[in-house]
This record gives sequence, C-alpha cells and structure tokens, in this order.
Amino acid sequence: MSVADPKARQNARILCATCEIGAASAAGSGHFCPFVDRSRQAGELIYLEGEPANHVWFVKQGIIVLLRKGGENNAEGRVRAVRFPGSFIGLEAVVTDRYIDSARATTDAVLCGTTREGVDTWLGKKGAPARTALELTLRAESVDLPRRAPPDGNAVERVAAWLCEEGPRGETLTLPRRIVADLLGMRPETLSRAMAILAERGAIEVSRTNLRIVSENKLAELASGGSLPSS
Amino acid sequence: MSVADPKARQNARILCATCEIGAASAAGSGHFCPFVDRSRQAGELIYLEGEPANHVWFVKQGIIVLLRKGGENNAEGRVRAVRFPGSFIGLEAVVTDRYIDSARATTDAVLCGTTREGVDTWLGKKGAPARTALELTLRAESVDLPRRAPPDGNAVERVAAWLCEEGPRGETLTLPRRIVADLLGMRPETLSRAMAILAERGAIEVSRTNLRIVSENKLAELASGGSLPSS
DNA sequence: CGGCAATTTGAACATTTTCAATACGGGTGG
DNA sequence: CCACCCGTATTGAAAATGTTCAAATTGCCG
Repeated sequence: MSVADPKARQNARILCATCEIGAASAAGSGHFCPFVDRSRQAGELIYLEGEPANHVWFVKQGIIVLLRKGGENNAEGRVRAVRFPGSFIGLEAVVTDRYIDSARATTDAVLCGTTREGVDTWLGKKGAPARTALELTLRAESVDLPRRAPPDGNAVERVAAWLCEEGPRGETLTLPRRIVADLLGMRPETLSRAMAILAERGAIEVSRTNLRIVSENKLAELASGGSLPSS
Repeated sequence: MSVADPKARQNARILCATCEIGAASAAGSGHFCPFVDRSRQAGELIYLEGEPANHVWFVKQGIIVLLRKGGENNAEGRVRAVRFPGSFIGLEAVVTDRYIDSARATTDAVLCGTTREGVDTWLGKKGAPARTALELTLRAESVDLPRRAPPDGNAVERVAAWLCEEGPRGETLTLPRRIVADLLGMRPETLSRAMAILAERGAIEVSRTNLRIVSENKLAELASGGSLPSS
C-alpha cells in the first residue's frame, strides 16, 4: 500500500534554516526570531487547559495531542486534535488569558517556544489585516465546542454541559433543534428526550420553540452525572 | 435567568463604521476595504464543501452554520460549528483551493464578501509573521477531523472513513489506539473490535502495533456502509 | 528475563438509534 | 381574522449499537 513510512514524519525535524517562523521573523518587525528550542519527552505535558496561557509553541519535531474537557466534568479530557511539526500550539494565548486545551507530547518532541509578549511583538501591529484575521480565527476556534460522543457522557450530560457553556451567551438557544443535535453528536429525537429529562429535573424550561435555564446549579450537577439516575 | 434576549445577537449588526475589518483595512497596505455587503436569506447556501474556494466572507449579521461531511459518505454533512457576526467564513481559501465545509445561513444574514485575490492582497505581504501564523492556523484547522459521533455512522464505518482520509498521509497510523479512539468518539475496545472487522473483511491488516491498508476500495466501500452487514 | 502498560476479547448491560405516529406552531390564503 | 397546511419537534416501542468490567494476551523496556 501507499502509506509512507510512518516514522518519516515523526522523525522529521524542522530546522531554523528552513523554518517558516524563522523566515517570517526576518520579514517581520523584530527582524529576529523570538522562539527558542526546547525538548520534551514522550508523554510530557506541555500545558494544561485552563491555566494562564503564558507561552506559545511551534512544533519542530514530534507529535502533540490537544485534549479538551470542556465542562468541569470528565477527569482528563479527550483528544481533540493532533498537531505535527509545522504547527503552532497554544496560539490562543493571543486572544485569551487561558489555554483552551491541554497539550501533551506523544513522542519525544522539539518545540520552539516564546512568551505571550514575545508573540505579541512578533506578530506586528495590532489591527493590521493579517493579525485581525488571525485573532478572529483563533477566537472562533476557541468557542467551538468539540464534537461530543457517548464517551463524553450520555445524552443528558452532554446537553447539560452544552447549556452550561452556551447558555450564558444565549445565542445558540434559538437554533433549530436539529442543528443543536448535530453539534452534540446525537439525533434530534435523543436531544428532545434529554431536554425533557432536564426539564423534569427542574434545570430548564422548554417549549417547542423556547428554552430557558432555570437553575445553572442543577444543570452543572446533571452535566457531571449528578442527581439520582433513576429511570 | 440571566440569558440575554436571544434575538439580541441575532439582530445585532456590525456597521462599517465600527467594523474590525474596516479598521484593519485602513491600517493595511490597501488602505481600503475590499469587502462588499451582500444579503442572504434564511436557509440559503453560501458555499459548498469541495467547490473551488473563490470567495471569503465576513459575517456582519445573522447566524451561519458550517457543515462538513468529511468522507464521501453521509449525504449532507453534519453541523460542525456555528458562526456569528464578527467571524470570517471560508477563510480557508487563503490556504486551500476548495472549501472544507459547506456554509448555510440559518437566519437572514448580511455578509461582506471578497474574492480570494481580494483577501490575498488585503492580508499583506506573504511571509510576514501574522500572515504566516494565520496560514499555519488555517492549515491545521483544515486537516482537523471533527470529533466523530455515532450519527456519523457506526464504529466500523467511522474507522474506515478515518483510514480513507488519514491513511494516505500515514502520520496518524502510529498513534496509540487510545488516542485514535478518542478522535473517533469511541472507546478503545470499540475501536479494536471495529478494526478486527475491517481486517476480517480484508480491507486492512492489523497487529497490535501496526496497521496496513490492504485495499482502499474495500475501505471506501465499508466506510459508506457497503458489504453485507452479516454478524 | 520479568514486570508493566496497552490492547484485545468476551458477555451482560445500558444507551441510542430507528421508524412510525402524533402534536404543534408559523405562515399562507381566503 | 381565522382555517388550513406543512415542516419541525415530540413521543413510543423495538432493535441495533456501544459501553462496561473483567480477564487474557502481547509487546516494550529496563
């Protein structure tokens, strides 16, 4: 079969001489590259979801997984994406205070890192088109909720978790149920049943066209599997 | 409860006078904004996954859903994300030839659009730091496969679809099964069983540590529910 | 060579999907 | 302004699917 040697990309290493970041630095305002090499061992945690986003990294070698737990439940978070050499990780630092995922090296890795201020300077003038586009893109990505599947909790828990996150923003509550169901990785019928249960438990009030959060506490509790499961 | 009026954001409209894009344009090389207003009706398709990415849009008003079908199966694609005023859609045009999602207005909407060349000029010099970062971010995003869930097909179909997309790149084949399972929205045990079935059907060969694609055709067939389901 | 961790396998159980039928609610035309 | 229609949302019951938990296997690393 045509699969390339699996080790090839894993061992590939970006050198400063040929690095896009290095090249960009020469073209940028700073005229020098603020990123500094740093090695990580396989399995090592690079940063943790929710902690202050003080650093941004560029992957030069190795494979990094991004995990997101979203709500406050499920202990460790699930893998959301995989990053290879040539990608940034933690770039959300440009638009948020805290990391939106955890990052962990799955192989020995070489990362080039700099501080939040470092990238801030490196990116050039705020309000420039490319920088504005970058920020809007990162911002959109940071509120995208990872596609949820049964391993993330059952239907009721996922709906409750979603309402905890999205509810306060209030925007998505008017979306057609079919769309919400898609986002939560379930069928409209399942969403409907889950909302009926949340309503029955007094966490929300639903009509066919409206949805009102009655108790954020109850919602949070149900999101993490609380309340008697009953039946 | 504290949910803002649901209609508020939906009817909010960004004006050129206060638009980030407009402001950025003044700061940019072009010194004028290449984006032009265009209205869309609720339900209207804005662009289709896979078609040439000739335009980029900025959402000024309304709610847009992004759908992705990924493989060749499931007819219409599932909602992957929701975009509100203040976001770009179709910005992948900067790094790819074709749209990676379909976009559809769920409410009446006002979009500001320009051509691929338009943004290209607007973004400023290629190789500048902010632009490089933008491109790397978009590229990473465009290969991210959305977390999968049962509505996307059963376990066997999802694994087969994943192998069809990722297999040729070969990079992810070496990832620990537990990580792959997470990405596919299933438990490691379920992944294991699914791969056993694919192997039994002659689509792949698996050992505990290796995975080789034997027949891409069979894989594609199984990805779309083909072959006798048997049991 | 031995121990550990990841993967595989098995069987019972829980959940979700399905498919069909019903009930709404908004929009249309009279 | 009201009756009627149509598509979306809800409900029900059976079937399919995935999860769970435990046990066995295997490969890797020291």
